Amino acid sequence: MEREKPIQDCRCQGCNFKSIPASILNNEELKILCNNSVHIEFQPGEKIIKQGSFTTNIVYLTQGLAKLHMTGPLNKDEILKIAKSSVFIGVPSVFADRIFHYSVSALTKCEACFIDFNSFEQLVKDNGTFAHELIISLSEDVIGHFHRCVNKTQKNKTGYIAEILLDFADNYFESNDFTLPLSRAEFGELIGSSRETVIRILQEFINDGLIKDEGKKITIIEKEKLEKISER
Amino acid sequence: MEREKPIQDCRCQGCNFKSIPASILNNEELKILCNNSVHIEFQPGEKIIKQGSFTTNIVYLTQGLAKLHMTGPLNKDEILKIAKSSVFIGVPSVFADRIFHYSVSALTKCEACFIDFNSFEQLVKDNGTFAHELIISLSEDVIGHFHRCVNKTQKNKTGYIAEILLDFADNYFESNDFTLPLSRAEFGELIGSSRETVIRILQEFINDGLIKDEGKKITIIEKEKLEKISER
DNA sequence: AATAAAAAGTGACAAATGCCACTTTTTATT
DNA sequence: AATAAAAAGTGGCATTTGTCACTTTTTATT
Repeated sequence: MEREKPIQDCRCQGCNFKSIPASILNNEELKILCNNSVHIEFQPGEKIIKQGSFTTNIVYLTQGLAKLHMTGPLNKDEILKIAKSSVFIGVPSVFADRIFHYSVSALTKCEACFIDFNSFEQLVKDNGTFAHELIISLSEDVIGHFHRCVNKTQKNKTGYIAEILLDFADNYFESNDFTLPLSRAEFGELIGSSRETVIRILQEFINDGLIKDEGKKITIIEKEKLEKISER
Repeated sequence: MEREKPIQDCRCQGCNFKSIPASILNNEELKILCNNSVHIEFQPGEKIIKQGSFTTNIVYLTQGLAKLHMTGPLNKDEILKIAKSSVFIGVPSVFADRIFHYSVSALTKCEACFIDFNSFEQLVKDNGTFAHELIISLSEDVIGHFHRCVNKTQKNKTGYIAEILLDFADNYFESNDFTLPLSRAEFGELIGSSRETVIRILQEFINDGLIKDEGKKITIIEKEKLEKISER
């Protein structure tokens, strides 16, 4: 499998990227990013960012779903978050010490833009409003992580799995009908438990008629009941 | 118990606060912060920040230890982090949506500086280097939180309690001899388990001669063994 | 110093979950 | 289409941990 396949050197101006913090950049500033970035395509399963690697790039996910995952004390993988385009991935690592503290892997077909960090950093320093937007975006990340962390430890596994299914439906696919982008083992890594536990709980949901599951296609049938379950 | 006791209206220039991101502010900029901030003292147990409250302040902890804690789904409290002066607390909440998403309570005697958010925000926009430093500090927070989250879910309770004891010794008190600033119940909220589990595991450590515990005074005796334990 | 209140500690038991070993099904490769 | 490899599913058992109900100790208050 080839790792890098540049698509086009510059398409920032028409890019989704323009939406969030970068929306406040003027054309000249955008051009700076353009001239210092590369757009790359990834197949499902491919690694976009490798934990432990040194970096000089800010990565922006323009297309697809990816998992942020970290190898913990004694080699168990844990999924920290599912990222959906269009977002920055790995920003904290780059600003903290230029070493990626977690990996990012494509769950679906993905496209990502690798932006030279020096150019990006200069923009932060020169354009306070841009920096301000970046701070807001980082802040929302932190709050999100805190909530996820509390839910993960306080809810029982059944409740947390229900929550994640609803999260996929409402926030990632905007449909009660979607293709689960995770294997059972990965699902386990996301909720912090074993593959077997995930299988058993999903089976329960299927038996109780709360969801349907054909292959990887999930359909949420009894949404209200699932919401009830997700609250404990 | 009185809640607010202003100490002095302006002492930013001699304040620890000057150290981190604010160290790059010039005197005039510091004065802006000065003129728009209040310094307040807190007794152990007092709430510095209340979850759910609306805010127009950035809070900087100048003295003491405090816990960041969040009430989760169905009213169980969870400690997200122990903050040690000198640090900002609650920055992400203010930038995200002006609503505190977690509480902060004093564990020891604390002092905190409440800085008017508008003045602070203006500084961020005007001084790119200041914004840059703030981004770095937020980034380190995120990375730290990820590591904590992974350790918490992957280690067993015994290992995680060992890790926290070592963390107190190495990073908070810089001594193998310290006064635990948490009740057993709070310790449970920190590791995501029950009071009883904490008591039993600490008892084990005492019986095995790894630590000594007189009242609230903890002494780490067998540090190497504790480190071994903390790795699983 | 006496009393009340809070925190710490204990034992028994049940429930949740991890781990192991194995089978079946699905997917990918030749 | 055949074969290999990966993922999903299953059952049993051991372990961890939470919950409950209670006692003892420590701390705070009058």
